[in-house]
Amino acid sequence: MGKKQVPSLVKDERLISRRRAQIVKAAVGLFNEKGYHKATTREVANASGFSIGTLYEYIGSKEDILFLVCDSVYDEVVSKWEKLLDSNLRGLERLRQVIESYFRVVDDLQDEVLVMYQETKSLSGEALRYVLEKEIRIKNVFEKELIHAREEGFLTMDDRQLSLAAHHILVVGQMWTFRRWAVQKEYSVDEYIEYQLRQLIYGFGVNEQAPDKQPVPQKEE
Amino acid sequence: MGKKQVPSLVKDERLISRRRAQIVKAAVGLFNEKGYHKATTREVANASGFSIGTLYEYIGSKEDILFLVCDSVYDEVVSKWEKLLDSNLRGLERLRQVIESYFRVVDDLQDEVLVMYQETKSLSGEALRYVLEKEIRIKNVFEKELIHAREEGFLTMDDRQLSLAAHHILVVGQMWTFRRWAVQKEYSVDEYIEYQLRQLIYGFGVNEQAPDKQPVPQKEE
DNA sequence: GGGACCTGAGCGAGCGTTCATTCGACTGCG
DNA sequence: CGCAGTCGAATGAACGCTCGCTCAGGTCCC
Repeated sequence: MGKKQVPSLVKDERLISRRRAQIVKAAVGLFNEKGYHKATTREVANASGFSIGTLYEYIGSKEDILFLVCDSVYDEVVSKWEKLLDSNLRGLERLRQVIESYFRVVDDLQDEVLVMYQETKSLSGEALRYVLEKEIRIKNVFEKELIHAREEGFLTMDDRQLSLAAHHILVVGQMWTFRRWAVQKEYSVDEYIEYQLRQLIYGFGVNEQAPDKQPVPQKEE
Repeated sequence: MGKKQVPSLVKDERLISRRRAQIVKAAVGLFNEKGYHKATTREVANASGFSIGTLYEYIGSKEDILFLVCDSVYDEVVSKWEKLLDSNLRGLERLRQVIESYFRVVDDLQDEVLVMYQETKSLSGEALRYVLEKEIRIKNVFEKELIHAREEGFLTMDDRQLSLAAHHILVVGQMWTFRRWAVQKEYSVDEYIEYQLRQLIYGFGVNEQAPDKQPVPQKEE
């Protein structure tokens, strides 16, 4: 409505974002359970403790809810992540910690990450671009760290490989949430993280020649 | 009706599966473009060259279409895959070829794989279980191959790691299609495959000590 | 009484699904 | 060959329902 009179604006803003947080929280649960399309606005309203009418005081459309969710998830991921990162580790240890922390945050915010990951594609045009932009920012963190490690002499990748590696880390994290009913039933977070770190850094741990074929000069174990 | 006279039955079956193939083909395109939920049955009918009425001669419900798609995709993946695999390579080379072939098939059937991967969760109960069952079968192929490579002495993983590795390969392949607007814009299939094979087998290619630093007596962690 | 906040019945567009009807091909009889 | 009869594939208007969204009217507190 056009009734923008100045005085109440500040209070409004605060209330609005508090309410929106409520809505986001409720929506995450519902979207997780039934998916964005099958969850109805009435259900979201109910779950956040409002009537539909009230819900629409704070959002413009159903898609707005999804956008709010996606938007807040990234911020939450990044802020939680940064809290785990203050150390002044260097080199490989640092890289390891950056990746592990990321995995742990994703695990912690599973529901949110999953919704965002699965439903991003339902956003349209500008909102989609905005959310993807945030994803790229996370990829860039890894890229920066990898470049760092390379400069310190731990890695030998070229730029293309490095960019792919950064993307790869990002996605491997998200994958933990994606098929979780299949994956998380079988493996624990710790096991998964341990495996992925090993996998990322050392690969399968291959013996180039099968040891029973010829005795290979083995390095330090 | 009770008018089951034998002659026309066979003809029916054939017609039905031909029509269904038509429907699946059209549906894959549409579901890719707009997603399962936003695509309407009328659109599917149009795209496959039928009226809605006719569409419903060959399917029972909208979900049936999705099920048909998912069902046929797995079969197609496996059959195309097997065609690339007849060689009698051994050891690491064999493992490499199995993985590369899988990636190539997934790339080839992008649209189908993507739909299946994204929309599987919209299937309900029995249909869902049926489709996941097929996915597990693919994972098992990798598991078998890894066990093979281990028996030949190329790998040293324990069973848990091996199971995770099999799952990991499966997912890395699917990832190629999943965020393709982001990934495939930047990297070619060949580049991606080459990177992933390297990554899987050798990891980042780490120098444990930075060469410019003094060699620190490193222990096992 | 008046403003801020909330309510939920109601609207209408859009959807999946149905079914009375059409239509072309085929069969068999004269 | 011509005509009547039968079949079943194809059609699309219509139906019933769901869901996103609105708005006229509450409630409550200052």
